[in-house]
Amino acid sequence: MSNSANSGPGGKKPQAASTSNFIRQIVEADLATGRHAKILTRFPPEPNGYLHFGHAKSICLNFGLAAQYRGACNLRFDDTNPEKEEQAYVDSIIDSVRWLGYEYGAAPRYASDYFDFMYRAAEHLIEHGHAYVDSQSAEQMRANRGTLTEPGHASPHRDRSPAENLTLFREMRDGRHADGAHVLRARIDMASPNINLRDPAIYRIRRATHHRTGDKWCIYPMYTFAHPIEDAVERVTHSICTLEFEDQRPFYDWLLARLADGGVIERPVPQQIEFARLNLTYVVLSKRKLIQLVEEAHVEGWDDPRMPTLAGARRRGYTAEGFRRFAERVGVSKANSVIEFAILEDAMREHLNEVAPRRMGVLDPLKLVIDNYPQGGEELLEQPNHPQKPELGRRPVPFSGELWIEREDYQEIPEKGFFRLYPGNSVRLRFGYVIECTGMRDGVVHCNYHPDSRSGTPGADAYKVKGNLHWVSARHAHAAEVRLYDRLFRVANPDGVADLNPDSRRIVRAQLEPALGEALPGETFQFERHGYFVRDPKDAGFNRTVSMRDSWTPRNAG
RNA sequence: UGGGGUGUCGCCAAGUUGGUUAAGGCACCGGAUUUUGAUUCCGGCAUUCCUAGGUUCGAAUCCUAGCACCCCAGCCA
Repeated sequence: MSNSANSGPGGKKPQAASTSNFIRQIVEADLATGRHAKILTRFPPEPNGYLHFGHAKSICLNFGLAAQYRGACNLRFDDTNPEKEEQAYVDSIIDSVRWLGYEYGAAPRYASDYFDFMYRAAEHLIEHGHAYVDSQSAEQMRANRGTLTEPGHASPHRDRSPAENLTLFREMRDGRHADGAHVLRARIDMASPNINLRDPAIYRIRRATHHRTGDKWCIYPMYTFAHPIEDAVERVTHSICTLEFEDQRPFYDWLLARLADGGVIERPVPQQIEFARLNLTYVVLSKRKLIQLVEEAHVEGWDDPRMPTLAGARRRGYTAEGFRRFAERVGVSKANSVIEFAILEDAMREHLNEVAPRRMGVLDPLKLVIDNYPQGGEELLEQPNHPQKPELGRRPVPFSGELWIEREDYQEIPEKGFFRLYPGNSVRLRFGYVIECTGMRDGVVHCNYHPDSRSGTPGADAYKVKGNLHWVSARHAHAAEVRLYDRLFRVANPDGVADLNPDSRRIVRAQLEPALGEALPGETFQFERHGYFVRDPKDAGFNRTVSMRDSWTPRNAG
């Protein structure tokens, strides 16, 4: 409803215009030709695990297209395999999709809602000679499927009559046969160079309790058969999936054409479009590897802030908006690619920089005493919450003669280019006074301050110093645990746990400005000069989301 | 030696009805502003589009032949 006056897809100002990609082109063409008046996409996870960064790309793609072209996107659970799926996963997935900020209508859909329909569609195929019940064992089926270079061989049951097939299929449904005794297969072409067309199995007998349909069924449709039907029933226009389903598309089209011819579903039928899944440097996204991280306790669970899960991202302080920007930046194509993790980090930084209030926190405390500051004195210093956004207001920060400063901000003998604190040098305490260092004695840094240098007072700017240090009044500090997260793996293309980064988490006892004591769970801040931090939704600690860009340390760090 | 895909700057990615100097982002390198060595800003960064031929006045875009990489032989999705 908003910005309907804007021309072009994206509907934003030129600067925010989204770049073209092949899926947008298909959609635009379909809209232009009138093939579709309105598009409908879908995000179809199997509820057998937690959503990760890769799913975020898919979610942003599907829901993003719907939003951009004023269509809709369904959240649909592809729950056709009761042995692997659980309600707990659907809850967590719903939670994550919501968190990413997308709406999918009144309620999520479930493939299992269409089991009756699918069953009827199967009978339709049987009646028209397009499917048959095979009674070979799984091993026999495999042996007869042929290989990549040799054609397969027909099953001895391939020519059963429709009547016989119907009877057998109904018996399968009625529980008259053991698991694995029979399977329903599409009758296509055992010699097809595309192995997926060599009479793929479409229904199997599986006595398992389904998380939604319970024990109503003992036969379940296979993805191959179920997915196109789910799309068609919902009148999905563009069914977007990953590259590995490319070879499946001929079957997708074969099935839908027959069902449409038979009047089982309506035209136009959905179109399957494949894109390259997300790969990220320094990250593993395969389910097997993620499970291993959790089960072997290399992390503290699926929502560990180091995990590339959406649950982990939330605790890490990553934002939904950051993911959306990230998805837009990496684009969509069919080329297998590996995105540099820096792009994700930068998307998060960019968003956080805009919205995170500034605070001061000392992560590696070193005591600083201002020798000429009034004994026991203290005062409140006003600091802006955001240097570029005065509308975010200001806050008072208590100051006194005894402060915590960052250990790395002091060097007894300054290295080349170091312009922070060292004997004889002056720096400004951020939004406070200019101090001159007199040296370190007994592990405490000493200095004197210039009473007329207080920020905001007349003449304060007369002091020209290069260094600007954050600080926290020792007497007023809020001590808290802060976890400094870094990449989970130390190599760009991690293979497994052998590549784990031993320093992926550093826990420190930090001294924070008192306002941080009232941070709400999940609230995000920029700790000046350090990075972005989020108050952990689960406890009183803070998690580092991402550090600031730093053009100094990298060059000089050993 | 089957089938399906993909190859444009370090990493992504526009561009594909053939037509001036091959978008943009990230990274990187300069420089300006800056009470965050942050942000912001300005500038630099592919005579070249997997390779080799060919067609053409003109090709990343067309043709031919190669090469590289990814996916497919679950009663998983």
